[in-house]
Amino acid sequence: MSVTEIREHFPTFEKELIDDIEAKSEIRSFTAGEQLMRTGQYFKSTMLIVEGLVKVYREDDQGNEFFMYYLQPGQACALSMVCAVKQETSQIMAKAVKDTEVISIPLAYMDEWMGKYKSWYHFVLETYRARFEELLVTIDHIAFRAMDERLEFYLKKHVQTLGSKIIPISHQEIADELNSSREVISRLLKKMEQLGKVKLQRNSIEVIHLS
Amino acid sequence: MSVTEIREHFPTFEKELIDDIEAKSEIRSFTAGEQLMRTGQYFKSTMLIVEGLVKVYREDDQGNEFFMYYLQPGQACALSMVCAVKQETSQIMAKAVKDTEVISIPLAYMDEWMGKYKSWYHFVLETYRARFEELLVTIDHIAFRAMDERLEFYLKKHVQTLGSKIIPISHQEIADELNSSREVISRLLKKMEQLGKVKLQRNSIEVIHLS
DNA sequence: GGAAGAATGTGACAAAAGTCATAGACCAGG
DNA sequence: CCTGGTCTATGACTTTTGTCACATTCTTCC
Repeated sequence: MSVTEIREHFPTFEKELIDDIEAKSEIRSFTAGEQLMRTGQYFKSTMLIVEGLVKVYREDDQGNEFFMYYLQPGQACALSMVCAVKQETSQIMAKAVKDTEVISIPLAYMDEWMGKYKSWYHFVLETYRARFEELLVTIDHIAFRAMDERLEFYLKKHVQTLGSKIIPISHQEIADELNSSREVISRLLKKMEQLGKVKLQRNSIEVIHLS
Repeated sequence: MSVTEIREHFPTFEKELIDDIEAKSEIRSFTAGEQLMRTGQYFKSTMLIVEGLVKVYREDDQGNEFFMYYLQPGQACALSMVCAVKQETSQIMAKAVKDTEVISIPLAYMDEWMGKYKSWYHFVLETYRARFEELLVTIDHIAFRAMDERLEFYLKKHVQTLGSKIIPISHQEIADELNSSREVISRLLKKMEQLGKVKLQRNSIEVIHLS
């Protein structure tokens, strides 16, 4: 991990912090599809995303998984931070969508740097704020919106994050992530296709225009 | 606000921090029913609950409100912290259920103390962690559970928090907070009464036994 | 006590979402 | 090129939830 690479994705970090990160953290790589963390796992470190793309899910006791948000380079998992500090287990699951590289920072430094580097302190708080807000938006959608709206929002978010109008995903996967059923998603997608909003292919959805 | 009173509700705080709080913060009182914060409001301070009880809601653009969690003495509003630091507005609403007293800490100190007092730093992180977890539980319920389970959970939480088996609330209010409709809540409650789980009175529900 | 207003009960119906069954389309490996 | 597996399409049906209409009961206040 080069200094330039860290600086590129975390531009607010001060020089000394970047040096510290370079000296004391460890790089970990995950291939697409691999899990970064599992439900019930203990954290001994916090992870900053440098390369790739990570999907974060909430899992319930029956094994249902529910998509919460993406993590991109320059971001960090709030839960890994908070659980790390408190030495508690998580109830979330994170999965690499693309091949992913993370900076793994041991708990001890994460703590120490909070007092030492203002930029680190602000980064951590901003991470909480951003994830917190994302959870609130998620709650808005499942509490206040019907499935058709939620589906559109889901597609919009994916287009935005993937940077491509074509989302490579099956109806079943969407149904799982929205905690619905495949038939419902298929029907809604078909309706959207008739309205010219999407074009459906096998294992992928091309988004034409969303409201 | 006396030193003893602060220490009682925030036992982890070190002596110097309590002195600092006493010297630099301000006490604010709210009567039952009053709003502590509104959607769109800017924060210039963060609030620690000393006395009373506060309900925190999420509001959407159409004015629907959705109950998220309670705040009790010894707790703080994570959003007020995070928004305070970033000088952003909130999308949440907080309402005093009982007459409530809060310690209002100006933004500047909140920041300064993070580096200065380990106990403050841990308190802030723990606040985030706790609220974050509560949001996750909330998401679990609206994503994975049907209305009957959600209603039971809602009642259970209220009994727990109020410390009383009798919840003084109307069916309409519950419906609003769960984003449902009165008839649905009435029907489910009636069913629960037939099962001997609750006893219904006008404007109050006595919880007998929940699974 | 009577009237107005709030809270609750209830039946009928509509809409949304989930389930079931079945069939066709597409793809990869032999 | 055929075969088994995955993905998608679709109609029929059930369940859950939301909506509407209206009745009833309780409370407060004059």
